[in-house]
Amino acid sequence: MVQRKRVTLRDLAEHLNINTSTVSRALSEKSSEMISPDVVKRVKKAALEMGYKQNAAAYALKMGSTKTIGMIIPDLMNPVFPPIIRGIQSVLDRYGYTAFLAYSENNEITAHTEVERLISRGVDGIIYAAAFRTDSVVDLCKSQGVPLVLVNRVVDQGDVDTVKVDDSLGIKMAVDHLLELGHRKIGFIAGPKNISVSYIRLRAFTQTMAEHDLEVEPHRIVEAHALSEDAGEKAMSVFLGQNSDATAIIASNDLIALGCYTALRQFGYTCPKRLSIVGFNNMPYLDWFATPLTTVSIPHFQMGERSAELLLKRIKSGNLDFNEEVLLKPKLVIRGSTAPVVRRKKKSDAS
Amino acid sequence: MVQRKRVTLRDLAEHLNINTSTVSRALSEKSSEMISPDVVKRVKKAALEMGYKQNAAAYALKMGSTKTIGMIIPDLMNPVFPPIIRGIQSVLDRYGYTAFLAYSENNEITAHTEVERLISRGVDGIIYAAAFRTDSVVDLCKSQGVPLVLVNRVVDQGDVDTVKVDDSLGIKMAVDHLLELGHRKIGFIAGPKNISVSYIRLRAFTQTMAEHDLEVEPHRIVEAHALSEDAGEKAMSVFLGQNSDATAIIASNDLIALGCYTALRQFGYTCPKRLSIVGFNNMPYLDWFATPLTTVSIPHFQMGERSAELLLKRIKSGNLDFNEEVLLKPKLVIRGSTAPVVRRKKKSDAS
DNA sequence: CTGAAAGCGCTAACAA
DNA sequence: TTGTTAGCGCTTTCAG
Repeated sequence: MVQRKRVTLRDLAEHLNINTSTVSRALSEKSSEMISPDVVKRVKKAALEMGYKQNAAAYALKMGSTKTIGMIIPDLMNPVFPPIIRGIQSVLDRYGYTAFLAYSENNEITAHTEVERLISRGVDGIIYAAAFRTDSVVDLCKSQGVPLVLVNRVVDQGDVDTVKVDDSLGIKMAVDHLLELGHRKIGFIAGPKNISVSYIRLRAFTQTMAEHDLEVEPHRIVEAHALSEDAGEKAMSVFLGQNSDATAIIASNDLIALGCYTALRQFGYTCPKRLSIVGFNNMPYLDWFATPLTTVSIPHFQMGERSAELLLKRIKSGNLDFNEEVLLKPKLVIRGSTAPVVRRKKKSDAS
Repeated sequence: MVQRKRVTLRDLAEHLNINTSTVSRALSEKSSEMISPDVVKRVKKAALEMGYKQNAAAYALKMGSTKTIGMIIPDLMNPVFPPIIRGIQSVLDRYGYTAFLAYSENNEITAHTEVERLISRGVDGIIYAAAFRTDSVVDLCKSQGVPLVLVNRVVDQGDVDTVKVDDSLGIKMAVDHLLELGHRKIGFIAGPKNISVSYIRLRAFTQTMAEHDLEVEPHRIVEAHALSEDAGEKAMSVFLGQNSDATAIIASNDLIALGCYTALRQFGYTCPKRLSIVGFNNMPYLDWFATPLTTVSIPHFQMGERSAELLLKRIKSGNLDFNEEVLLKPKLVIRGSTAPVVRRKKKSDAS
């Protein structure tokens, strides 16, 4: 039963005593109509029986299209990416495309290398969810003529197809929520500023505060060295050391917010009693948490879908001189980590 | 700057006025030594300058190896799979292999179809983390001569390379833990019995109980229709309806355990006060939960690594008539969802 | 409606 | 050490 060699078109042709080109045409949706129905039926039957599977490498070599695309994300462990990936694949599947998955590990060099590997694999396009504010990957794809779509990260260069959420709006909703709860002394735990979302969210924070005539003093803003739990914890420790009077903070993403929880506990504070926290992303399972995190929810799955649609459209058109921007709306999810500010009369709850 | 056509070996050869085969050899690690060092240097320089990237399709067609493998998992949303995938890729990367990711959605037909697609893509092997107890994918791979490794699921057929954890040991540790806490009336929320882990874990449960002379009555065992939160909730509702006196349950996996939390709350009960719960898998973020789940931890990342190593070994050897079984050890992680049994004197805590 | 033949880009056996 | 050539499996133009 073990057949080490795969069945080819020629095997089928010889078996049926017809030409390989006839077999090819009979099996192809778009050219089977130029073959007599009878032959088509016989070919399809034989193909099934003999277990014929098209050789993708040969097809790719001949046609110049592999029907594959590459996805690059920072890190699969960050729970926001699985739904994005599924969104991408759900539309890819409908068009017979398959995706390679690669990781930037939040490192531009790594990302560049991975993109080169993907190009060598002959991907028809790339979805890049890990771009830095200035990113050599953009130029690389341009110079190689490979369609590129950015997801949830933008690039200073401009001229790139992009699918993103309105981060500024998300932050505005978070700030407004805290203001309504009576908070005025609000801090921000930012992400690395070479990452576009970090930069944009921080800028939106200061802008929104300014619109409410609330000046943000520099010590109210601390930059974490990564968009991770660990980095969030370190940054929040610094923040608490110099902001004993703050009553709320916004974190650049959920993982940083979790780090803030940890730092808060180390200082003997509780959330939301002593300090309210808002995250960004709405990662899974937050509802189960001891302190369920209030956060800005973004449509992960839909982002994936839209980016795949955009990429396929670009691949089909072959026109790379044009670019498009898809903007999705975020939503505030209010949970237990935010509460009305309490006017502390005596010594507070710092037990 | 936009070069729609990629640079080929021939472009390089013509540019340097030498033969394509010379260029090929100069660029290949294993045959560059039969070319004069001077030429090698010139070729490499030109390749870099002109942005040459090997055409993977042509290589695959010529060599009969795509240097890709396929991974099939039930569902990316289940948080146990990301670390397994990363483990697989960490070893694949070292050998220049790339992976396709596909989903069975816990459906054997879907799995079969996806495997066919992967084979058509020419994958050199397949890692299958979604097998059912009897599974046509195994025969498919055998008949097509495609190396296959099973991860965390086994198959009744036998004769397949497998990487798994000692589920029976894990369940035994869970039972022992509950017994030590004084529980005797212990229930089990099983997964679908056509999935091997569900079957094995349930069997291990009844066996371990029997070894302690504790007979398990049938109504103490309820089968969820899937290894999911939702299915767990439904099953637990049934269980609670017919087991008002049980003091502890073991769930077939963490997601089912979460569903049990929900059902428990709907019945007005609390965990662990009224009922202790143990899960299986140790998914991420459990420490943050309002009721942190006691669970059996399995080495996800390592499972991925081992399965990739096994698959590459099998690909290299070309010998499919031999099979191996890697068995990994689980570990019990005790958290807040389990507590000593309390002798209820009056009306309990059913508030 | 079907066949013959070329060629996608690469590697390797064979020649020189 | 380098060149010549064939061919991997497929699609498609050009003939018939």
